[in-house]
Amino acid sequence: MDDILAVLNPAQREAVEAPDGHVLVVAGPGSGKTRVLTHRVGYLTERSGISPYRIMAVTFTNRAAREMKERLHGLLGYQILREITIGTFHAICVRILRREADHLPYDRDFAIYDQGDQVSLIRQCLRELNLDDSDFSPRSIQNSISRAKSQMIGPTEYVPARYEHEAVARVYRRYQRLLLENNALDFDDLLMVTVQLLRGNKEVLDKYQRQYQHILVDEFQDTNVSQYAILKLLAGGHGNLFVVGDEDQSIYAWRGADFRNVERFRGDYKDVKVILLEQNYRSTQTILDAAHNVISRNVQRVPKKLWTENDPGSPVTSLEAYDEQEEAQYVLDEIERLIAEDGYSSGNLAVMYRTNAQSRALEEVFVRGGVPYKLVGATRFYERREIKDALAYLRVIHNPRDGVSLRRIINVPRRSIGRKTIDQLELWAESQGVSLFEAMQMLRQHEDAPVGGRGRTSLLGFLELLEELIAVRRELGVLELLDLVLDLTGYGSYVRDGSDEGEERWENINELRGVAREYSSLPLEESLTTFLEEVALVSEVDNLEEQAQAPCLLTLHMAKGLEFPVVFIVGLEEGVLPHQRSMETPEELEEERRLFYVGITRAKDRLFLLHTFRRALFGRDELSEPSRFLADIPSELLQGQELGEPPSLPTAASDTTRFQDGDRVRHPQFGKGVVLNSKALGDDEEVTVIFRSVGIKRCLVGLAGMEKA
DNA sequence: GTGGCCCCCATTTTT
DNA sequence: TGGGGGCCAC
Repeated sequence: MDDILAVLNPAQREAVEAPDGHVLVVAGPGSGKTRVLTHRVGYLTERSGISPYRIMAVTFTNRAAREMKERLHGLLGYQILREITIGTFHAICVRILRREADHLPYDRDFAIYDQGDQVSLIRQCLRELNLDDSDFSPRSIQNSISRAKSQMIGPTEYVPARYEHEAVARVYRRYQRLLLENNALDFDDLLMVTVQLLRGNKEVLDKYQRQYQHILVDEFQDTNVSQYAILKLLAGGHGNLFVVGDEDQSIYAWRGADFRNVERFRGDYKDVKVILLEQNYRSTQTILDAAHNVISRNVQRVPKKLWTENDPGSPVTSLEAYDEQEEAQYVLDEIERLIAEDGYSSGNLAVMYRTNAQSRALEEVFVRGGVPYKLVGATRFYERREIKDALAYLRVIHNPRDGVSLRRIINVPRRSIGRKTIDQLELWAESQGVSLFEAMQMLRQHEDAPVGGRGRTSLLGFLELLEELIAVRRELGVLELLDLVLDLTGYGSYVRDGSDEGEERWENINELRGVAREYSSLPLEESLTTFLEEVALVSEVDNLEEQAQAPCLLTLHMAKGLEFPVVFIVGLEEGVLPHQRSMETPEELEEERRLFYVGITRAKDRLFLLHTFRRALFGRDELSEPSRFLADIPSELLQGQELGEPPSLPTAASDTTRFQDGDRVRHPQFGKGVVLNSKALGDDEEVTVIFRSVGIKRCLVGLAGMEKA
């Protein structure tokens, strides 16, 4: 144990050895917070003699949970992992909810609805309420409901803030009822219902309070109201709540995360011990200085400053490219140079951007250059159609009341159950107050049901198939069950239709089979439940191998928690970062700034910041202005220039004009611009120029005194 | 019931 | 500029 403590710096050690009670560790990027968390567990078990069974460690991502398990394994051995509870909020809540299902209106096999499922269900609500989904976007209703739930505002408490939210209130009530009928919980329910359970059942609460004597929380700034409520409830008895977080890295406010929880935490308990981890082990001093200058402009933060014993390192490179193609080309050239000359391996490099759409230009250039890359999280595996379909079959088998999944596959592959038949069945099910599946079963006895002749036969055939699969679900492992589904339902051959696309989709199914295989060692009873649960709660970054052997392309959001020796951040322009839609309020702007800060602090030794002169946006060419955040970095930390000549464009270049399409110019009044067009006019020359300051202008070269820039 | 066309839209997405 | 979803026509 002394060895374990010896590797810590004084602040880390103070955190690890903090006495019982409420502890807030403010941990800047690269300050070793995972180390503090794992060593704290070691300290509690080895030094204080706490049983690992009494410890809960909560993270936000499965990746963080896995990393923590690996580190604990290395530090304390395998045995501890069998007893300690480590997982995401959602995973831990699911476990509690399944175990306590008797206290809930849901049964143990409940489904977990992701955002796509939620939107489907909301569409259904809108239909049933005769609301037009063109007036009310299902997506935005989903968002409103999600927000309400993350603050534990239930359907009956929901008060529409504005007139437009009137519909949300009506949908919310129905939506929540339908979830119950479907025996399903959405992501937000996993938290909200857990709060309700713990609040409503003294014995249940006591049980978990007694079990979990020590609760440790990672990324505390990302908790929302209901997550914080869960923590307060669970720690209510003993008060041993150890949270680690950094307000400066809060980038999920738009999803309900509320970093003011950090302040609340300090206010809610009198005994909070606050420890600052300011020594950074990741980046060069130059990178940290740049980061500091950016983040310190934020008003809503507790002042702190990272320092490091690392070398000052190279200056940050900042430059302007002509457009996004040139920007991408620069990145690629530089990447090749870094590999060839500076000894970096391709997996050391990352390119980050604000929006996924920005990956396109990069990808095109990489593909053209024949350079492999890893695009993180663009089309997510579990959102692929074939994967959702295959899973929908398994979900219906697992929980036949899951109407969203049933509807998804009822006619996939085609089995002559058309729109009309489904509508009839849906209406009838509703009038009988039963689920779709039950309605199908009732069709057998009810000759008079208002469900069409041919459709009826098809439905009964499909029902038999499902019942057959349900009957064997506890006798087969997930893989066998999946294979049986693919075979009996014809979905396998439906996907493999001979086309290339079909082959690709089959490959994806095969990948899913590979995942299913991993669950084969579990007892058959739990195999399907566990599989569906984990598959519902994974994300894309979870599968990002630590060292991919190719440069990573990823959004700034996805970069959180990662680090790379070399980082490129592209598109540092007003409207892109900060994003156009996040410039309205100071709060949004501060979050954009934090996002930039997160990006900067991912870099270990080299950082490149790029912006363009003009950028194609939605097919339109727009002049871009350098991001205001760039101006926050003192010039002595920067090196760089505008890139050389703009790419020569394949236009009819005339020798009679001095200026040509694509030339950069400087106008005494309008400043910098790029020539769009030029033609001789008398003994002068008329040029059309797009200026950064004023947009497109036509002027005479001689008269204006324009110069090549 | 299905396929094709047209129109609309366009951040970020730990679970 | 490109993709996805809804509607209309066969």
